[in-house]
Amino acid sequence: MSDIQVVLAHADAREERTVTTGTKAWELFAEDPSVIAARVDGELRDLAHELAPGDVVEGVAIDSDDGLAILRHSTAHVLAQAVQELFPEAKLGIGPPVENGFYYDFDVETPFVPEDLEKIETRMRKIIKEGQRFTRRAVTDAEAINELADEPYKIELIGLKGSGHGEDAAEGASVEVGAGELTIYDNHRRNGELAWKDLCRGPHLPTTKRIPAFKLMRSAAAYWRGDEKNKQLQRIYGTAWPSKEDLAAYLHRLEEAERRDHRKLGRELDLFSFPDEIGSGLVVFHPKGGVIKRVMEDYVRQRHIEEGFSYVGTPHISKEGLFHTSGHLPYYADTMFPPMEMEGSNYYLKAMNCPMHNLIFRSRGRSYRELPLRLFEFGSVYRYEKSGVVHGLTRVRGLTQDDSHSYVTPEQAPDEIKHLLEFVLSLLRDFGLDDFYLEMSTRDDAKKDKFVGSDDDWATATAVLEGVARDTGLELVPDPGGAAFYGPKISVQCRDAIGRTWQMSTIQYDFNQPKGFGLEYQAADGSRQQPVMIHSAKFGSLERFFGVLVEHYAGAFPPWLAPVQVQGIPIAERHNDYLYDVAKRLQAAGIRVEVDDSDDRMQKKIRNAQLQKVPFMMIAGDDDLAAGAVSFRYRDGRQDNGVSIDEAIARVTAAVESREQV
RNA sequence: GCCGCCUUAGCUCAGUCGGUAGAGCGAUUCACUCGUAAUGAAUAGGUCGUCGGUUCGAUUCCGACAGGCGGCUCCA
Repeated sequence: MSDIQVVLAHADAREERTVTTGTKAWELFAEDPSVIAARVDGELRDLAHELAPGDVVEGVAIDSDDGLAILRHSTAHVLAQAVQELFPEAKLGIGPPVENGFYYDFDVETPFVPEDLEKIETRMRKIIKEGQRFTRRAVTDAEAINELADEPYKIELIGLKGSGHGEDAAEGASVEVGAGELTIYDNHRRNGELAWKDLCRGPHLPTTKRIPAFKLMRSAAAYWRGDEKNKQLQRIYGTAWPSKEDLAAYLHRLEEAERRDHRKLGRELDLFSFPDEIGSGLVVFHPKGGVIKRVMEDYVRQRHIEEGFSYVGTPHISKEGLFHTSGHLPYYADTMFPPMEMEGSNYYLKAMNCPMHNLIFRSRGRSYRELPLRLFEFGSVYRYEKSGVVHGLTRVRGLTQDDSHSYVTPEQAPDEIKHLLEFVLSLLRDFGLDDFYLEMSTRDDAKKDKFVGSDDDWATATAVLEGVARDTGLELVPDPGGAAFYGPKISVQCRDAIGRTWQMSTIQYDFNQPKGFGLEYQAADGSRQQPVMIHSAKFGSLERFFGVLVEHYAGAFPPWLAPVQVQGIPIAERHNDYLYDVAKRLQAAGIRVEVDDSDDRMQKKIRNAQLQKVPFMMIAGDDDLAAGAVSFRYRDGRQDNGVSIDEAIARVTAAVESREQV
């Protein structure tokens, strides 16, 4: 037996190894149980992969990104195997790893119920315990089609790959067929018996025993290949982790997210509700939520004015002609509420503000000296969101956009966009969000009918936006095909306190509507020119941003936003008047303060204030009265006793003014 | 819009294998006046989401609709 040379690569070092011909990758990592796959010359391989001379080999640890994906993908296979053992008629769709887990799609007669998931999970544990070996086997297309004759969806994927459309097959389908040769993975029991097989690109864990911790989460329907024209398959979602502790930590994170759910907190903190009587997706803000909304609006309006915007106002409905002129109706009629007929005209609830701002621009002749002309308002718009997508405050049918339109000369556009981008980022920071990245949404050149305007205009607009986005130095993620029909956009994505991302601000470059509306200004040389308009929503929708803030702060708002900033708590009834005097002074300083003069014991009052997440509890008893002082208790249980009244007021007002969290 | 699940008091939830319902919190009243997360007692509160069907009888079984939840698709 001859020797071959390979290179064993570590994160920080490379070492030459001499091994015998026929050595498998796992032999290099036999002493490291965390390695579950290998990267050979850059390609992920099974540990059973046979090394060739000159191979550069790197171990893939189960807790690395690649390792986790392999773990989850292998768990998806075990899921599919368990399902087919329990439901032999189930046909396989695809089963890729996804963030934090995996799913597998099945075509079954009856949808899965929770009890089915329990049975499936039990069967999966059995398969894992058996330590079945994943064995890779290359096959030709013809062989695969023959072997998988009973799996119509797999055959469809093979056909798509063969016809060169493998990439469009479906998101996640690449894990099944990938590019190049087809492979089937056989699952062998310890006695060599074939337990199951599936078309799969791999790589996989060496054996099912290497799945340390998993859990099936839920089942739901999903369209085959992600197209609503196709049949719905039953999808089972699961999660898998390198250790029981990791799984527990993940489940804990989910609980944390649930605890922060703005729909739950909105009810508990009496912020808002969605009365059935009004209709799905239509929110009413209660007094406490109203305070937060008003403070947000006041602040945002003030900042816009400081940045050179003019506050305007427009109606909620309009005759249909306006939305024809803007170009919206042909593209978005089915996402607008149906029209109401009146005096021979069709009136639509407005779904966007720009057409009305355009009319303000056009209301008289404009000079280049007026540009950039920036119009801004809190515009109420209504969109007919499909019944299945309405979701709390993040997806509603009636919303308020903090919407602005800047009318500029083409030369001014880059600076204006830069100005807007800096402005929105500073606004978001003021609200406590400081972890962002940008998304660049461009036209899908293959679907030009979804977009209006010339290739040149699109190219110019895209280049301008992209240049400004790059200059920010923020991470820039491409989003091909995500543009509005009238122009490309930059969106600001925010990560909240527990790492979830939300699309917030959008900035769009629009050369189409100025054309449609015949907007023009008179240039210095006396000629008439067409402006470019830049659309920008800073929070996207106030409602959604409200929901994001509730979740970001878990309801514990910083004092400047808190509905009740100071809760006065008397130790006994005889201290009420004293606290009312202090409250009066706080009120005079613009502070939102309440005194709890109920019959509850003070311990109960503290509990109530705590549950309401009030930032400052201001307590007063005999000792405080004697000293002309009050005592603070904060949300984290911290106490600060015997603070003089002047000092206390100064402390609260300072915290509010600085918009800091306490 | 599609698939599945859900809807009982203001909230969170029991319960009825078909004979019109309970708890805790909350609310109201009374007593208590208390130093850092729940004082005690009493009272009120529900055509069991809506409409239809089956039945002697429906909150319970069936259907439609509305609303919600989880996904899919969509998101100017």
